[in-house]
Amino acid sequence: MTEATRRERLRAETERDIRRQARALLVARGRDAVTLRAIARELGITAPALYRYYDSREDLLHQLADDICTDLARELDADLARIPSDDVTEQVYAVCRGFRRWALAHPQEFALVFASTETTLGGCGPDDRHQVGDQFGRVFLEVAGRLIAGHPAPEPGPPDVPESLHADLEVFQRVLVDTVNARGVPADDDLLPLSAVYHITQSWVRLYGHVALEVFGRFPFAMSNPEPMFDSMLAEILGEMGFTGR
Amino acid sequence: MTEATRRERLRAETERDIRRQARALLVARGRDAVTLRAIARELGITAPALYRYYDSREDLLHQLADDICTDLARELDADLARIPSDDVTEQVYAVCRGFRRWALAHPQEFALVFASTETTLGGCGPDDRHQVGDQFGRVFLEVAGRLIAGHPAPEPGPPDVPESLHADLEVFQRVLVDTVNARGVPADDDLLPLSAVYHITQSWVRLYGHVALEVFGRFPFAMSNPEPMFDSMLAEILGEMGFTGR
DNA sequence: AGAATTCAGTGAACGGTGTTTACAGAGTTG
DNA sequence: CAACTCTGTAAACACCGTTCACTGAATTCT
Repeated sequence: MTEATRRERLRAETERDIRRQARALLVARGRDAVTLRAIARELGITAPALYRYYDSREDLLHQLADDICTDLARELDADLARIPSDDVTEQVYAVCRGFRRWALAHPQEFALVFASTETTLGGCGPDDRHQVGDQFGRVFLEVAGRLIAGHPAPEPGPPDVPESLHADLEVFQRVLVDTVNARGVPADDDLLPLSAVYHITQSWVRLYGHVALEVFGRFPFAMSNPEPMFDSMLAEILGEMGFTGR
Repeated sequence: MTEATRRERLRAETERDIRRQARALLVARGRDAVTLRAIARELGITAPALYRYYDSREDLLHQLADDICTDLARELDADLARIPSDDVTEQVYAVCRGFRRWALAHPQEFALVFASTETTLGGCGPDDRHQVGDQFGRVFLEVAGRLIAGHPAPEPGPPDVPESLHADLEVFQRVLVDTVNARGVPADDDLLPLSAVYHITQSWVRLYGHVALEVFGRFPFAMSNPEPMFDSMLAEILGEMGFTGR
């Protein structure tokens, strides 16, 4: 029945085990603790065996980052599924809060994926479903773009888009529109004007900024509970986009 | 003449050399390349000798982060000194742009200081001048607070400060006011109301968010030149605070 | 001045790391 | 059943942080 040969099954299983152990080490003791020898030890094999699966430790960490992205996307999608599909505002809230919750619960993973100097972070998310390419941030932005495109948002002008960004933003606009279309929701450039694309990017800046500052403890003062500030920021972001308060 | 004994002079000199080499390694090949043995090798001594200066590699990296903070603060102050002292808007621009420029020119240092999961990052900046304590972000926020306090800013209400943040914000307000006073500019709580403190924090979120995303290449699309977006964001932040465009 | 003490630096050692190499042996394929 | 593919091994190399007993110069004490 199973097309896979015995060897292929074993290999796939070992590969899953490797990544599971690597993940466990990352969570428990940070990036530096993700050691080939530690992983091998835990799996009852020897370190050089891992080279049958990954080119190097760096490669393994790279793959690990991809796994993490996929899991994060899955988690956010699950959050999304619990919201009535007509309540756009609540959907945005859910995704943003989900991102913050995930980051705070998984600081090491967050640091690896979202605050690493390694430039080589490849495409994120399940590459087969939507192969857009190379940069990240899309887990969140995809969802945001989809939601916004499905909403007849009145654009409240002011933050003029710098002309020198038009070209770049148009590329991103196309990516967003295509992504939304691929999900079945018809949309075109008119539904997602450049100013909206620009605003989405600015929202990502603020969302990421808050979450990263919280994860790394780099807010300028201690907050007994940063959540109200986060929620207030979300309300402001949504308000600027023409969504009324929850 | 010199009060210092010969041994003290040599020690201070070696300590400077150690930090200089550590810094060079960090810049050239990243945090992982800052190894005790590499530093020692470069200095013509042996690795255990470094334990006469630092408790551990972790401790050395910690001190290194402090050095970096000091340098960054010095650099921003230098930028500031070139701006006419009555042009507040331009001063804010200078500090924010200076921070971005520094981060892009020193990505490894930025990552070590501003995106590290190590919770133990102690007070930053020269601790003797202002010993506020434990968290960071102040290099920028100090300057921002000082500038804003010296400016009769009309507060444009809207972003209501969540009540649950009042207590925390008041602590930060006190720190900011004290810092400003310590610089000779008289100020009190009225000149820096809670809403302004809140807005400063939100500005830090956006400034940090943009810079970190750029340094780590985590914007959702490639920008041929991200600077216009940064400038546009600064203009918006300043506009919200009642400053007219440059 | 000479003895006592402090202390920066050494060399050897321990256990850890990534990575390469030659080699075994099971799984698969002709 | 032979030929081949591929996962795993053991040994080795060059690193790493850290500890320890030690030397010898700089300093301090008497």
